[in-house]
Amino acid sequence: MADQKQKLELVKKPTVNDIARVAGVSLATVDRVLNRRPGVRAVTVQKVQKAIDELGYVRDTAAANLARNRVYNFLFVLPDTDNEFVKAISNQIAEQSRDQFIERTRITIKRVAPFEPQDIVNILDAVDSLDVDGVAVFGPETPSVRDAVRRLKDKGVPVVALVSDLPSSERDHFVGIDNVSAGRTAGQLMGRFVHREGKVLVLTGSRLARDHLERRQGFDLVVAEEFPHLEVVASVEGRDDPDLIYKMMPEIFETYPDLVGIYSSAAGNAGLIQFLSENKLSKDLVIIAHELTPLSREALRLGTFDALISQDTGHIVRSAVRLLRATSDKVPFNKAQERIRIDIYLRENLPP
Amino acid sequence: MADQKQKLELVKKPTVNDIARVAGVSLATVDRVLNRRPGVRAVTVQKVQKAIDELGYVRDTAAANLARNRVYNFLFVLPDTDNEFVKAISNQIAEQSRDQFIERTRITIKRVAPFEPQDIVNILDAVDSLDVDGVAVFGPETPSVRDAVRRLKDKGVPVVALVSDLPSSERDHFVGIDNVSAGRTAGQLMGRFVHREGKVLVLTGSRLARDHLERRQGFDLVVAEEFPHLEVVASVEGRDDPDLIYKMMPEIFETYPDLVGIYSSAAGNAGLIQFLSENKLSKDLVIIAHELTPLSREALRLGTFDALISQDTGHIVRSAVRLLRATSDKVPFNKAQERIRIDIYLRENLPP
DNA sequence: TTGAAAGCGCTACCAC
DNA sequence: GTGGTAGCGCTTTCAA
Repeated sequence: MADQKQKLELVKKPTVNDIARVAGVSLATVDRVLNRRPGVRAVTVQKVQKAIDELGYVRDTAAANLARNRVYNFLFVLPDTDNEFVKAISNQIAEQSRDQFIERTRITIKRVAPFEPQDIVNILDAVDSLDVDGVAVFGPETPSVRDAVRRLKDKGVPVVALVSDLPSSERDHFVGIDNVSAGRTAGQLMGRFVHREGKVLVLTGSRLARDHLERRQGFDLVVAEEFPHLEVVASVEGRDDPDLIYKMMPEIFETYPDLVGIYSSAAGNAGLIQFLSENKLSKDLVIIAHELTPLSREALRLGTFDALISQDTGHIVRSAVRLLRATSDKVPFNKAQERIRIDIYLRENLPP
Repeated sequence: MADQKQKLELVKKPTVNDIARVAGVSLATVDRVLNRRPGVRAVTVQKVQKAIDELGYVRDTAAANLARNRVYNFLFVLPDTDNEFVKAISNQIAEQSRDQFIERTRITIKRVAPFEPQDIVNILDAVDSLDVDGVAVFGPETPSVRDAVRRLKDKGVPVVALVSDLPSSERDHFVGIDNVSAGRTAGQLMGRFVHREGKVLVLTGSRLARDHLERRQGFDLVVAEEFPHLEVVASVEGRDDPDLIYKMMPEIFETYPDLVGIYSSAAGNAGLIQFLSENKLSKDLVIIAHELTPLSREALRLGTFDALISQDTGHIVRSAVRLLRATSDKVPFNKAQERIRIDIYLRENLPP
């Protein structure tokens, strides 16, 4: 025990004072070098840098943030829909705002009309880089949005894409799942769960939403490659609208009376669930949907849904905040921790 | 923008100085009240408490830790096996040690002979509450271990159970999955994936390991309830030993030539994989195993395994550290964030 | 039972 | 170019 204690105490990390002492300069100079501020002779920089390296110095961010009284102001831009998934995301933001507040982080949410790129553009363009330290955007990848993100980045504001990627915009990070893989996963489950031969329907959201397109693509690939007993029919666009979906269902079942599976790849599950609850359909009809929400959870529990592909909204929001903070501070982050998993839920592994 | 900025600045959290001013006492007294230290008159405590409540004060832990120069010393007790899962856990600990070091947390690992409760007991009893601020234990739930954990707790040392729960020991938290549900999940997948009638084998680890027992139990329940086409035969104890498992396999297939599924519920997958690679077996044989590791990942990719039930080792270790820290500081934690999910992996949703 | 003051690691302002 | 010093929010002697 004694030696353990000693060992633990020996392991003390060097501070700015240690650097100053070793390099034979003042604290102020050390600080200038650490923060790459101008006004230090190259020779001095060398000396200090040498001390830093020798001592293996790592900055204590907590102390630094305390000293500068740093506060992170982040802005989240979300579609103004009442769908459960978006609601879950905004609930998470609201909830975590409280905790983040203690950690010097202030979060503001702005809502935009769904599928209205111009709204997003207006908000992004109005961001003042002086009072916003980072922006998280959940929106479609249109050319105008892409350009607005670029302009934001040019102003020096870190940007992350939420849920649906904006790869062409040079956003700093994408926080969400790989949607092609998510679609593939749904395809694999569908192929495994459906034992009969027949047709499978894909219910999608919007052609504008990159995530929806990618899911469809992944799903089709796997079913075509691996499950010849299934035929994926032309997909139906539900615009994430429960009422619309509810109204479309009867016609769909008229057109395809031999449907053996439905992949609900977007939002609007409420309409699907309502239709199913009102119509006696084959018990063998396999339904795979997206996102764990109160409604889908209940459908899974009752056996209306057979599986859910999901992404943890709590994780997404925490990850977005951590990434914005890391980008803003120009410090590294833990890649594994920030990877959003493609969750599969069956009735058996639902969280309590 | 101006008003936004103003709003943001108005939202300044109160500090100890504010409390002192409002309560009309000194900083030292505020601190005494905040930390429930003795030597303050009841009236004064009231005054200070009133100010705290009025202002809605929340302590800045970072500043507090800085002032106290607090360092958390945590001990992880792990079985000394070379199985991939345990290796993944210790790799995670090693990796995160570096990051945690910066955050004033020092982690020590102690290894004990696997399935040797006495080893664990010795280590736990040797813990000095003066230089250890928390212990995470990955071990079997025997009476002796339970009692040792109790003694540790009596010494005031926070304890969390890792991976396999120790519910009877009054450990502060359990960090791991619900293993009954994990078994149920495996059962559901097995029932869905196997289309033929036949026998299913459960490969288990040790009778001492609570997690293994629970998985078996959950698996049996679901198969019995929902999948009459399957019969679960007496389970085989592989002691997490790849060689032993490898040697047992031929006899198993002699006894049950009509096996349609194997649920490998414990460690030692290497032996199973080796056997399968050397023997041409029915392509339809469904195999579900536990834990995503390099080996199981490859088996899944090749189609040797059909699904994996897993738990994120990175998350487990981070969670253990956060919980030990929260327990040690007697502060609340985010329950949702600490829930370890039962991950299901198919070939399609493997992380890159 | 209370308070003044120093200091944790770091930053920022003002002098020189 | 460089250094001294005050101060971020909190804790901890030491005195009174």
